[in-house]
Amino acid sequence: MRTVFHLDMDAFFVSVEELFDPTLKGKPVVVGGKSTERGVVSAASYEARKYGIHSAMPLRTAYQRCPQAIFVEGHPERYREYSGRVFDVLNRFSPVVEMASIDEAYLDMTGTERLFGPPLKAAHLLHEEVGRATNLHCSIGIATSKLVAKIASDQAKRNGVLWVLPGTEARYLAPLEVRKIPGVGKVTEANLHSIGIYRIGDLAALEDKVLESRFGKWGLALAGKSLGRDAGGWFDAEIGSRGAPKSVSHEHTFNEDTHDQARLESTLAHLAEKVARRLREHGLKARTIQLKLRDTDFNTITRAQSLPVPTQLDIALIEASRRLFRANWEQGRDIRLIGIHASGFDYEDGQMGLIDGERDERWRQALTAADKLRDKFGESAVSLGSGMQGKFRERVHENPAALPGKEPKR
DNA sequence: TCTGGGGTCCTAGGACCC
DNA sequence: TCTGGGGTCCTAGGACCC
Repeated sequence: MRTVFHLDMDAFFVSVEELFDPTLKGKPVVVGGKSTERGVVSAASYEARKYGIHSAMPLRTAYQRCPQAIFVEGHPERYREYSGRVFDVLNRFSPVVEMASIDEAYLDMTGTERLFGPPLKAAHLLHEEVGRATNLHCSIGIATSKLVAKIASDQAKRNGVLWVLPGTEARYLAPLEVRKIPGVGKVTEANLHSIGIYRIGDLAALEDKVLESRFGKWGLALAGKSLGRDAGGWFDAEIGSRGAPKSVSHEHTFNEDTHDQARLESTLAHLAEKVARRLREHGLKARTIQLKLRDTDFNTITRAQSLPVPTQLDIALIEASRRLFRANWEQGRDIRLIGIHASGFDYEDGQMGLIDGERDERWRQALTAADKLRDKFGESAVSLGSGMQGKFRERVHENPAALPGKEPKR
């Protein structure tokens, strides 16, 4: 029987901002950008959530809901640094760790009782150590699968731990709304509602065949999930088995739509350079280059082209994306968003033609050197203050009647 | 509600090959 | 010369996650 922990930082971006500016504490804070800009909320403080503000909401809407909220751009470097600190702590608790995103992680804690004691004790220690290393709060879900651990950490918010005892998974899940299942979003939820399925228990009671005929492969996975099993897609994979990236992309939304060709093409070139740089950092070469265009009406198209030879060079990406752009944009057409996406990766050392290969190799070396120079900028030392407040709450699921409150979900 | 940016996975049709 | 079937690659789009 596996013991899986899912650890999720509480209001991560906002909490990091508060460390650097303690005057933000206790106030409605919105991370994501200026209240007048195009963009959406990345994170909202619990005070801001009281006004109905939540992540993914347009910034302008958030402003309407709470004009006195403090809007901040956010500091991705700081979030990465704190994420790294969390990761370092987790590594001391288990060799099998996976950061699933910047603010959440899975740990396989199977067989760690001798070192850290039973799950709840270990969770307390972990919570304490994360707090010591970051001055931030987190919530922890404990279960026999990644799926249930994730749902449990959500229910444990905030600053809490919830252990779903082995054998009680289906009972624990049954009363929850289907939307709580990771992977069930707006569309799938509406689909399920339309056939009278509202709670995970309703799903579990259904024949696999019914789900499969209606939702295909995904329906079968859903059936498994409703019982608490890591079924389908990403959940099937072992913790810590995530490999190299499968795609690299950059896109930009203009604050006002534009049909200025020079501006569109220079933006695209800039995005292409950023993509090329990331490819070199990862030691990857991309075969397929994809352009993305979104117009005023939010109509979005993607147009791809596969190159004869995989590349990681600025010039090749710029030229390919410009070709795609010119072939798919009519003069005068207003553009809201432009983006470039690279995929179909080959690893470096590839098989290049000799002449081209030598020239490209010199290019590659020059660009890698430039990347290193750029890396030297932007790193700033930091100090932090403030202690931890709030009491760590702890719950064990054994009685399905004692279900916790819910957290706004995006 | 006027809707970011960076990803993953899935579906589906057509080309092409054996 | 009324029409197979599987495999793989390419392309486009969409749902979903944080």
